[in-house]
Amino acid sequence: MAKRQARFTVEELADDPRLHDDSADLWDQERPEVMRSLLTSAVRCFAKNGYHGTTTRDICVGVGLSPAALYVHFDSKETVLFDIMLAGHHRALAAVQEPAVLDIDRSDERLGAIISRYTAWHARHHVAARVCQFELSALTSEHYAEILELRHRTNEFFHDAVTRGIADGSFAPVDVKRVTRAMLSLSIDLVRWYRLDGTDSPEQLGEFYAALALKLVEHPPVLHGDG
Amino acid sequence: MAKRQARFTVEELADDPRLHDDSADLWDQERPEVMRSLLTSAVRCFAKNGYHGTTTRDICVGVGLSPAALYVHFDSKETVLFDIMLAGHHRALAAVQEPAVLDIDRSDERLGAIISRYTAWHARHHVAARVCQFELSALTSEHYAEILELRHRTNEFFHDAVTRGIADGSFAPVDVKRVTRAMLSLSIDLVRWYRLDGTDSPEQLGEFYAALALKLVEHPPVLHGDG
DNA sequence: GTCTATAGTAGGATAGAC
DNA sequence: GTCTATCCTACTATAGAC
Repeated sequence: MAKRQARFTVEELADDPRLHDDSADLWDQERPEVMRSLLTSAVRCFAKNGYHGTTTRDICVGVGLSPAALYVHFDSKETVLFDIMLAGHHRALAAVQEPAVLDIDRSDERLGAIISRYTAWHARHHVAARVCQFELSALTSEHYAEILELRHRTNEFFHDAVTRGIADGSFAPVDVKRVTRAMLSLSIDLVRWYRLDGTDSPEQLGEFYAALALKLVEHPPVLHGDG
Repeated sequence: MAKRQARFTVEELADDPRLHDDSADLWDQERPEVMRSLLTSAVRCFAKNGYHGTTTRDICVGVGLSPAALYVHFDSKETVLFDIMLAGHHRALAAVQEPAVLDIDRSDERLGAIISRYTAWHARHHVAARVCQFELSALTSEHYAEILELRHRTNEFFHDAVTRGIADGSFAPVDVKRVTRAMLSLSIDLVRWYRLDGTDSPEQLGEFYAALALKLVEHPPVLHGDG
């Protein structure tokens, strides 16, 4: 009865459309290909069964290597997770701090761009993003602190975009902290259900959520006309 | 290096304010007290380290029992998780299908009540809810199917409430599926960050999110006045 | 840089005393 | 119904051949 119940074959993992995303493009191209495919395999395994529910064997078997192969390229299983976390969080941050976003003057367009990019990133990389969002507690405390720092920097973009819109009168005087959290929740929670083979492309969902987010900060309708 | 890094003492777990919630009130009062305290301990452990990151020893030590004590009350570790999942999902469903909600005629008040109750439930039981939301894949496929059924029934209340408001003209003709998912995301994602010792009580957060949700289905403002 | 083999340990579950 | 002791498997990580 001590047998793990949710064992799986390589094919099952690779065929599951819920585990299809673009995480393979996350890794530094200068790294050896084996290393990158191990990371991609690890992402799928961690997303499906969690860090503790995944064995180093699972990761290796996923790319057709022996159980020992992982330790040629990584110091430990935790290092693999940390590598994934670093890449994912750096890319998510990069998505919202591009010049194309920072150069936008209008507060509503700026917030909309941040939301749509952050959302689209999570959708396009939803498998890796699931690992990044849900496996933080498996990191060593040093690695955890490093990732938290990246998360704070990302969250600040949301917070600042809302604050700025309120200051210039574009947005209603909402509770910035609570509203920001709500917007982040929309963009993040999609990793639980999004599929690339669904009806919305990452960009379409991004646009949709940007529109929703703007409704949250819109000035309330004026009941007796404003014209 | 094979040593688990995130080991913890009983005191650390009990003292962590991020792990304080009202999950102890979830269990059927007719069950023996030991059983209930094992479930409460398991909730804390699963929430902190995940199902696979938790040992049966952790759960027992959390209530001062020997490693073997768990098997007097439960068939297996997975059964413990399933018990938690059943209780949590039943209670969350009960929160939205109370007569006090079903009797509401006005579509906006009805949707608001559903959102605020569902949100407040997740906030008040955020530790148990985290387990219910994030550990589904650790269930056997039979148990998983049973929980999925409860989740569908819950989601239908949201879907119906939005559909109904559109039909009677209370709401704008939004994309029901996408908007419903967004609302569920708001209520569910809070389990990642909510703390009972924060600034919002579960009910306050519920009211706030109900108001946000209604903004998502509001008729767009009429630019040239409607009076 | 990959393999096979294995060391060493942790963890699910059970046996049997009290 | 709780304990101590333990079975046995599975896991991380390493050793050493090719």
